[in-house]
Amino acid sequence: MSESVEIEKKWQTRWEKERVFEVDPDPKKEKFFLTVPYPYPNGALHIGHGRTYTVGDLIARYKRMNGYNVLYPMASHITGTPILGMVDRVRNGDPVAIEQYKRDLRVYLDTEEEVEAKVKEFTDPWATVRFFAEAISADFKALGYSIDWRRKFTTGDDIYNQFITWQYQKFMDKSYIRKGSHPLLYCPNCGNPVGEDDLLEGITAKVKEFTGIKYPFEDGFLVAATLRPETTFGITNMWINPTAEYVRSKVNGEIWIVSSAAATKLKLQAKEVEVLETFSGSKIVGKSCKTVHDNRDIPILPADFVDVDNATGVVYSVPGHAPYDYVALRDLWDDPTGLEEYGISADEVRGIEVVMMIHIEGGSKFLTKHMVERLGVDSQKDEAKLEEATQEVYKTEFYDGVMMDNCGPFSGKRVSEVKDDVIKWLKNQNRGDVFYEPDERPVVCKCGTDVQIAVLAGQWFLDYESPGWKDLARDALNSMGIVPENFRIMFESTFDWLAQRPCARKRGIGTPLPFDPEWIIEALSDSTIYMAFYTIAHKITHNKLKPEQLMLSFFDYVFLGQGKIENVADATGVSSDLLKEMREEFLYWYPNDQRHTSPSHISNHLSFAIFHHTAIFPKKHWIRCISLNEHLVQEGGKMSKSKGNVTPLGEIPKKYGADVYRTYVVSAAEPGSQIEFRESDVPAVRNRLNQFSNILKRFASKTPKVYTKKENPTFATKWLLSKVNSIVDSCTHYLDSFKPRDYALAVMSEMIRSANHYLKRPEVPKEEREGTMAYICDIWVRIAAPMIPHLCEEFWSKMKRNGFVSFADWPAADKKLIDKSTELAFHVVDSTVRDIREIKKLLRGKKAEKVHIYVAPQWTFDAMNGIREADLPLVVGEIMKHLMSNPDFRKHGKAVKNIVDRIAKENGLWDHSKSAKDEATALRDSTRYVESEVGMKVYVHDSANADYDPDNKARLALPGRVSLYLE
RNA sequence: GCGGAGGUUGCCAAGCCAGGUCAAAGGCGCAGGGCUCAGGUCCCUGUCUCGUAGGGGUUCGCGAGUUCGAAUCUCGCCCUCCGCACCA
Repeated sequence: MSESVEIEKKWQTRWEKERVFEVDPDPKKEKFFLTVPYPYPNGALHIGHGRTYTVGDLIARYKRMNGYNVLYPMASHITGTPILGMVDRVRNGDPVAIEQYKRDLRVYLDTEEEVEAKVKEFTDPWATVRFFAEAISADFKALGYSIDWRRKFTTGDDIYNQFITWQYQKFMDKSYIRKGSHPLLYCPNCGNPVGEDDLLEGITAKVKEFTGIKYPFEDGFLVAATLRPETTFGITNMWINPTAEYVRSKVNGEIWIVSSAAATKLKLQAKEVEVLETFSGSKIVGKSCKTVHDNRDIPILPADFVDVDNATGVVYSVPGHAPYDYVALRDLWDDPTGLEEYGISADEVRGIEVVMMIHIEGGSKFLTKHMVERLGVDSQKDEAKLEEATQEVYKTEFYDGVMMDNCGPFSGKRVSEVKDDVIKWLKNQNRGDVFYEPDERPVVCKCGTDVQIAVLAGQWFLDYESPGWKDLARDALNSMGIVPENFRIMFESTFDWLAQRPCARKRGIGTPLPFDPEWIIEALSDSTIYMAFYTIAHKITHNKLKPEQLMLSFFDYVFLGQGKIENVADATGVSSDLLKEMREEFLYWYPNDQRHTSPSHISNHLSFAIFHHTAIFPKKHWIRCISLNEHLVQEGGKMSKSKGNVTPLGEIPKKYGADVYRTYVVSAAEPGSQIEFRESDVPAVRNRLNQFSNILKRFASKTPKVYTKKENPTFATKWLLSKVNSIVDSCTHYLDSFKPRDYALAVMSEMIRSANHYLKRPEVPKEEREGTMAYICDIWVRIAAPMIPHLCEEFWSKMKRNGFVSFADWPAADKKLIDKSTELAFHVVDSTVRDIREIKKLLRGKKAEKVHIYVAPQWTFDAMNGIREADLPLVVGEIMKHLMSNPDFRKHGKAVKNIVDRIAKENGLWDHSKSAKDEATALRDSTRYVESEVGMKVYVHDSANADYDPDNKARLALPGRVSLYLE
């Protein structure tokens, strides 16, 4: 272990000292610009974060070995509230926050005193950011990432703010950014919008939109809120909770009657509300109001199930289609006592007729009643069953239902299609409004207050529905690579629903909106085109350009080539030479050839990045390709920093080794699936690396030699040369098509298995073995380098090769050495050993000492090849006819039938080597090997003229399938 | 609800898009053997099931269908996971 840590340190130091990954434009070399989203340095990164960066590094290294000038930069994202939030908590002495930071600090600091001292500094957000940005960069170096660190920055830097200012000014110029209002979760006590990290309970809560329907009542409206406005056509009565508190209030100039709680909420939802009178629900029970669609009088009935804390506390009743309403009405029919006190007679209630307004083709006539009875709902108190019935009814009616004739303009339409139209129709006649509620309860702010929905006026948002923008973005998407390709559809659907997106908040770190500086551009909106900033960030910092020099015209020139260089130089005070240099550097690196991250970013960050690129840059500078891999989680369920059940990224090199972790992460699963990091699997990975090392230690220093036909090498050598070159081909193919896992398996598992097998072959002469193995080591160390760069650098230098393996040429497969027939013949040896073992097992007690192997005659190979070439359909008769038409085969009569029967049974041809000679040579060459494997003496015969065949087995042999006789 | 992904042999995980060579890669676990004073690491072999000759049977969420042939294609059903916006 310690040896590998030493090796890793050694090479990391050399890479850094010789600045090998610090890259500048090189017109002689083709560039490759790869980015992975910058991390958020509000604490130590954990083991899960490493996957994406590791895969990114694998790509960077592979491209580099393919001759590209590769730029792989990194920075820090500090926009938003999380860091400020943590800092506040530390400042307030919150023990949980302090302990969390201390845990992170212990990863990097040796003594408890240092930890204590450092955590005290964390009352300053910048101290926190500086520390963890450094820590993360050290973590990344310790994992061997080939990053150009000169270009680092944070999103809170003045120079970055200037860049974002420019970006948003561009949006403003294009009218992509606008002001409006938007509902969001809000804490009335704190007076702030709340996000996930502000919540004590209900962190998954979202805004749910109800339709408020205004039913005329006295001098105003009873405002009922519903999720199914289309059911207003089935209304029979109104429900009011007689014991709850209601108000009569002036809302935007109209008289509304809603629950007292609802009135408070309406105020938050940007309505002008003046409460005129507060009263108990019983006061209006027994009165009547009017329906919207046919202006009928309907009674207001008492209902205990009405929850005044939900929505408006006024519920309209649709017993035909809502189980709650049906059951409540049924309860009154069964037991009308108590109604008199509201002046309602039993007859009046019994006279209410259920109105059916949704028809389900081929379904129950009265689904609600049916469901209520099927589930055995006893009364309106039976909430669980009512909820289930409601869900079921809603689902069925929504999808299969058709509006009946009594639904005015919507008659005959599908329920699933009319909802929005009904809302419009209601609004048009001033009978509709919106009312927001969280979609779950409780939602509690960290201050202990119940969270409400507020509609804040003056919210800035990016309007992704601005004319033409989506078309541009779709154009970009269509011309862009998405790997794995199956994620493309997620982009498409995101583009479809993307509409207005708030892009600024009132608090947090970040860039103020240039035209409304009270607002800070939020974290997902200031991280969309910053890949461009990497191309010049180091020039800005090294030349100590001041933020105020980075005015709009500066970026216009550098990124867009706009303006006259002299004018820009005059205005900014940046020399023309430097401006030109930066412009050229930008033009050299841009566009971003590949952006690699996780699929969870598709619906936000990645889509925004695509949109924003199309808004700012010409087509040639749009992102070329997006690649994705799923998350890594640590065993034992979800990782959570607060639970402390995670391994910090910084501990990994010490605990497991960088190369081990890299191999694990690349090989555990393909990019599309999530991986679980299991401690118990680590030894297996380490073992594979050890085997790789051991083999290289043995042979890397020998002199490589390729044994060609002339030297008449053994079959095993020919096979290995072919196999290894095939593997090189596969590795290239796998990495080109973004299949890192297959690459990892080929370069580690398959190579090791092949090498081990070869080394087990006793017939290979020592000299031949060493020369061949040395040749293989030279290739192996290079194809393994992107995944395990440290180990490979070490061997590369031991092999006395020039320079770093990180910059060595990726090997090209030597096609001359690839011989599929030899590889197939090898399979025969392999399966023969397997078959002998199986038969041996079946012999039970009986001991066999000799095994006779019969290779099929040449004509059977000819026959198989003939069928293959003729490309016949798989019909016995056809194949038979084809073979029998050839006199060479006809003379074997019955044996031909055997082959054909076999083909029929196997449903086709199978792979085998070209000729009987190949197969026999492979077996004869492998005699000693087979003998040592099965512990029997081996005799290879040609079945055409077998001199020894006591059991008449020879005739059963087929190409690729020898026949055996054990005695 | 909308949108997406997925259910493979004890576990993890390939295969599915381009149907046959798939009882289905690889890893873990387990079993036997080797190595070792012993244990671990390590190496080899095996690991659905039946079988005294390399073969047969039954499997890839469930049920139908297409096809000479389906883990792979179509339809229906059941189940799991993820995103749904102001949150980095």
